[in-house]
Amino acid sequence: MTAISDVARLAGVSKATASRALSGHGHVAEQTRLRVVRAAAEIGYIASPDAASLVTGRTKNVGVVIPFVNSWFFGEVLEGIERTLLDAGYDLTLYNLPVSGEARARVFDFFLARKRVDAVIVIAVDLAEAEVQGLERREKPIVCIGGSGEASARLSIDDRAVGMLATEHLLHLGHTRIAHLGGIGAAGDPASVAGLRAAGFREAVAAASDGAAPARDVEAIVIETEMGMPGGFEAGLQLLGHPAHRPTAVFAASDETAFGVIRAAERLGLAVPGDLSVIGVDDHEHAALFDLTTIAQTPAEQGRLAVEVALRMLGDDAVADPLPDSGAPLATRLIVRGSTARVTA
Amino acid sequence: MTAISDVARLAGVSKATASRALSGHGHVAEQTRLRVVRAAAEIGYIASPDAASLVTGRTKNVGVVIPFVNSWFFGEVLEGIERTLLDAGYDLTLYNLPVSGEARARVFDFFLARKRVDAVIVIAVDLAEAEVQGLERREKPIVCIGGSGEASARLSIDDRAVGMLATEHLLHLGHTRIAHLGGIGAAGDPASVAGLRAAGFREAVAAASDGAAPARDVEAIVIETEMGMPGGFEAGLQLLGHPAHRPTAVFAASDETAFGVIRAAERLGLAVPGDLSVIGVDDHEHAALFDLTTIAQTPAEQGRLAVEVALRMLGDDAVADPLPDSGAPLATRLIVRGSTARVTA
DNA sequence: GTGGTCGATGGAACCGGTTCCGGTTCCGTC
DNA sequence: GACGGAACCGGAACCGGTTCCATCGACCAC
Repeated sequence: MTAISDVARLAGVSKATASRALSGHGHVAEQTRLRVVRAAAEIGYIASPDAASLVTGRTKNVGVVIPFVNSWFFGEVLEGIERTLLDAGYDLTLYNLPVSGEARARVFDFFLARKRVDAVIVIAVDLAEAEVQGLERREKPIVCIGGSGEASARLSIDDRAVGMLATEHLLHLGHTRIAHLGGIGAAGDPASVAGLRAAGFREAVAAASDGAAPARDVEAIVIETEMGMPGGFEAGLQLLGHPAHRPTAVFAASDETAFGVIRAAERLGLAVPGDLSVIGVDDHEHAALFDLTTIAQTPAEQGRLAVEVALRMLGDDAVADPLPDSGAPLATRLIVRGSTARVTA
Repeated sequence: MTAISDVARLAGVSKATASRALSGHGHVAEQTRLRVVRAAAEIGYIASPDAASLVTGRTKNVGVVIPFVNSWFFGEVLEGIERTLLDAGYDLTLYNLPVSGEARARVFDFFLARKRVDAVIVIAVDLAEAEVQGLERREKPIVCIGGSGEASARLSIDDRAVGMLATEHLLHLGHTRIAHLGGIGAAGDPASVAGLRAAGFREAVAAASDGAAPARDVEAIVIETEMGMPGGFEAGLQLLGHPAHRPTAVFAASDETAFGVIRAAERLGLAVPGDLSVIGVDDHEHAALFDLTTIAQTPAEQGRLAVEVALRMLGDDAVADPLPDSGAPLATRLIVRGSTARVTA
């Protein structure tokens, strides 16, 4: 309703000067700057971002592509991204990406292709080459958290190391019959998160069997299951149902899966950790409640970091100098709680 | 990079005709329309939404204000909104609103005040009068899901009825010592969701005590607790810790709280539903897993509906005709599972 | 005193669409 | 065959900012 020309008129300057005064670009005498600012405040002037982005080509808006929001990990990442963008004065446009199909194509070919976002943050999505190229042709930085594909930048934990760390913890406790409940792709796709964690699991087991000190025979089994509590519960019932060859420890690829396993064990009358040790990954909000040993990662922090990397690529001044060591994998650490214990002979 | 003038030149028409052909407004001969469309496809033309919204005043973008994303209910609502907006060709700009403070003011005064969104969907937020007026002055429709304040439209379940329904279920089963674990505000603020559910609880209890048929003495207690599993767990331990006056049934104001109570009961060696009946609200994704009796509501559906109402207020053609009966409260229903049973004498 | 630099400012072009206004052309009707 | 109206299309204005370029004065160095 009120345009910058109104402000200019009221302040008795030209549009050009008003623009400079309000945006801070170029030289304006302090005195006239004040006049302009006061005039703007007086008539409640608010700049139109559309007009600005039309000419500058910058939208102050970042697209976030995420496969689902309703899971603890993704929710945390999203919150971390949101907070950081808001602080930097950016908008966040959300694209809840269907795994595949026509809707997915629409997101990339239509929504992201337009000039509405300056950069794209992609979470746990395996990007196709065409999808990446479409964005690169328009010179939009892509920052990925997890997932795969040729992005401009990628933040990732070392999932293979996570698998090894969790497994070694169980091995150290003397377990020799261990099951790994991995996500879809644990058995097959070695590039996926699930595959990497499973690989770490197998590697640790192999090292223990061949291995240095007291080489032992370790029975290891990998089961693919839907991540999340129901998946863990179902898998747990199956896995623990037959007393004959029941494992003494389970490494679940996510805490939510681990919760499901714990419930399944309880349902079957098994004590945790007396009869079964369970370790997860994430350090979920409820991990303490389930007294769950886990490999912690910090999704909200990952979101924050992704934003900083993206803004830096855009050359935005708002972000502080210290570059995060962008090549290195993100930190994870073992948190020992009460769900794992030394195996009872 | 490629503008509509390029398309026009290639197709041998004016900018005006090219615009009409591509947007579908106004009359264009089918033959020339095809020429334009083909030309556009040939050079990979994609319209700039900024330029369009600058002149039309419409952004095809809806702002969503939500207090947190990382909870099942809110995640579901958000997914429902996202899907529906995407289908209608709208973008979704997310504002994760801090409950109060300077950041909240920024969202309303800066982010939402600009011309970036056509409408605002607000979830479970109590809007201040000034916040509403700021948006109304700019003629932006506000659609609320839950929460309070003078919005243009509001979708809500009948929380008082929910409280009564849940409580009556427990009363019918013969329980006479019942605790209600409500959210913050259950005791105080009667306009809040927590307050309304608590009011329904009290009302049902009162009706049973005075009431018609076999008037009974019912002991009822209301406890305020943080919603969510940890809150329910803590409250459960406290509530159930003293065998002396332990309730035989708990009405938890959310399923997540109920999960916490169930875990607390199990921790204390109490059987559900043998020693304790538990009922929740939401029909959470995991309710079946916990075999939880609950009052179901459908957050994703509520999100979808909110979008339809908003688009209709914007006069968007994309939405189908049948008006949802917007005054009426949204549907809820009792789902009986195994966590509630007749009280054992 | 002269030339040069820098700060302050205004005029005007421009970003990329949409839409008003007016002019042709075409068709149906009397 | 004349006429009215609708379809079709182009020119130009416009949305609301940003920024290039030119102008002007002040100040400094020589």
